[in-house]
Amino acid sequence: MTQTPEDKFIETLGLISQADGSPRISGQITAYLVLAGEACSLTKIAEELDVSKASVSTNVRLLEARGIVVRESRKGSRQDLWRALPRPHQSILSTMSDRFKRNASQIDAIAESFPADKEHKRKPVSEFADFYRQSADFLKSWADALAQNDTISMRKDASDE
Amino acid sequence: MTQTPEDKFIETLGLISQADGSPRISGQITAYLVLAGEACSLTKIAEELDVSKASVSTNVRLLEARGIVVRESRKGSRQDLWRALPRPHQSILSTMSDRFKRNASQIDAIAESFPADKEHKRKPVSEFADFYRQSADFLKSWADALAQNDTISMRKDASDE
DNA sequence: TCTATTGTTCAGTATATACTGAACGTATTA
DNA sequence: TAATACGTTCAGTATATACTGAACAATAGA
Repeated sequence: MTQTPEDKFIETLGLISQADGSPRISGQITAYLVLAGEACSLTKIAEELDVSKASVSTNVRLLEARGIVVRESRKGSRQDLWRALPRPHQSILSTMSDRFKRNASQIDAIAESFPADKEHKRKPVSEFADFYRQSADFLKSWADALAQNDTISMRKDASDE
Repeated sequence: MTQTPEDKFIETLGLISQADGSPRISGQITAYLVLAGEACSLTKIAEELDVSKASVSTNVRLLEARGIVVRESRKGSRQDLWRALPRPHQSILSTMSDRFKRNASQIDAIAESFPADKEHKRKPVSEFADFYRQSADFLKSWADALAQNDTISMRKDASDE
């Protein structure tokens, strides 16, 4: 049996996720939920992807923290249901932006710790921090711009009906 | 003996590099060369960082491929010397941009493989690809903008003399 | 209360890969 | 031709961490 496009998408996002330094499963879950188009239970996700419930549990919460999926509860059911956000991508940028900001703060602190007579060493360190801070801001503004576009296109979608 | 600011910078860039999914040593080498402010031999780098020549050899070539350091040869010497580029940061963005572009192509190919009657599945996949492509372009333009700034400030530096 | 179902935690393993040491090829000098 | 110095390659290891299985707590229904 050859791979369906769905399988291929799940596999690919898993590999991309891994290359980004995140667990492979987190990418697979994202792909699965995006394709599903509806909220799914932890058990179902685990079965469909053929991984342990434990992994799904930890990774789905990781994705929640990153704003890629949301937890839903359905009346009359004790189950947690998980749904991919409409445009999960921009959280990737936000995550990156946050990491850059942390880097900037750390490096800034180091730059300040250089003694006054080592200005020539402090300067390049300081420039490194500046780069991370500026890039963080840049990524943030790009993420916000995407969010704006989504809002507009969603309004358009609604008015299409 | 407490850590000098230099040591701290080297350690921190190493950890950041690791968090980015790159070898820790590559970040340490970058930090060392940035602080050194001059071209250094492979042997010296290995001794100063207390790691094997083998690791320095592989990682310094990785950094070269990413445009973070350059190899220099000095007349009368057979040694390779390695120097951090003036503004090594923007290559980080270029690397990211390239990766995003690869992701976009891969996902696009998958989107096209969906049969016509699964348009509702194909669409979100396609949107994923679009996101990666647009973000790649955005990162590229930001990297170019930084390069532009650097050129200007370097001209200014030169005229300051 | 007992049973069944759900999500989380945690200790242990499996795995990917960063890193090393040693061997090698090449070039330079004597 | 030795002998030394340099960079690279590669097989093997060390290590970080993703992932699992099992035990657990909490909730709901019988």
